[in-house]
Amino acid sequence: MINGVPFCSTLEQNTLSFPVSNYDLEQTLTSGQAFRWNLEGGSWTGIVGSRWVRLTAGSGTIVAHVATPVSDWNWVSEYLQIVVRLDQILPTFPEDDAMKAAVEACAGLRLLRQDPWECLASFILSSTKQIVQIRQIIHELTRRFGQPLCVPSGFAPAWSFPSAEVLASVPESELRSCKMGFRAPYLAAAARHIASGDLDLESLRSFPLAGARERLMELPGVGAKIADCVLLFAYGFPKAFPIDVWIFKAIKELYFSPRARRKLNLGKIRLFAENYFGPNAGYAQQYLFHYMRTRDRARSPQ
DNA sequence: TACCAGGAGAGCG
DNA sequence: CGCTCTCATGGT
Repeated sequence: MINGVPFCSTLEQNTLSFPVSNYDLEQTLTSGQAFRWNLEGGSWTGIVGSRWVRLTAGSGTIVAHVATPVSDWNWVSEYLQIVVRLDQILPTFPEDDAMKAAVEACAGLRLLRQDPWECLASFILSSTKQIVQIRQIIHELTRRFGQPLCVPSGFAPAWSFPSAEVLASVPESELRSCKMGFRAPYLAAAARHIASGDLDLESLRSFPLAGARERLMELPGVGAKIADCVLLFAYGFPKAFPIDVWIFKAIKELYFSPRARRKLNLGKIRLFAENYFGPNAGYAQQYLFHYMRTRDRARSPQ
């Protein structure tokens, strides 16, 4: 929306320019929240919902281009969280040196607002995998079980993310052949729970954070970390705080003395994060996470 | 070749 | 509880 006016008109077009301020598209799309964006000829191509879209960052704008003309563009601004005022979020972060360095290094980084099922399924597939491999698994999954999407000529083919209903009906062996290994039964079971209505992902939007977290963690293959990723990247709970090995290590080394580090466990880290990072702890986490990873990558190329 | 990667769950003391 | 082991696969 621009000044409260939705990006919607009767005019159908295949390109729209969104005015943005303080938005770093590249960092946002490569910070490990979403796994389906590709850099093609200076622009980012990917799938939002069931539409192929190409995003091009300009100075003060993000230009969105779709394959077939649309009049409603709110799905783009919602996904990219364009109207979120970073200048109201960053001041809520704690003002320690590491956090300041992260905010400086990751200026313009945003949290996306993704589809809950795609996000849930993707993070079920993410466990003990590197991002490159997660991308490969998801690509294979969409290629085999998703719907082919309309893509402009000259661009790589694309598919929608397969629904829970579709994946619930796929034999587990077929999932395994997408290279997901021991994650296959988790994904299959989660798909069945969603498809059967046992868990209604939409209803979680009105849940309090703890309640939504509990429901997600009832799914097989979904522990605290994956639940928190979904709560942050799909539902936008501002205090959801995924703690993976990177964040665990970062918090341990940045905020605890060598002596205190010895008897740290996940519960203590979570308690610290809950109290320390403020009302937008999830946002702060994403800055720290991306900062630590890009910094370490710069020091020792993987 | 051997090791390890953005976890979760089962089994143990 | 809190710790350790296992799970499947591909990349280095």
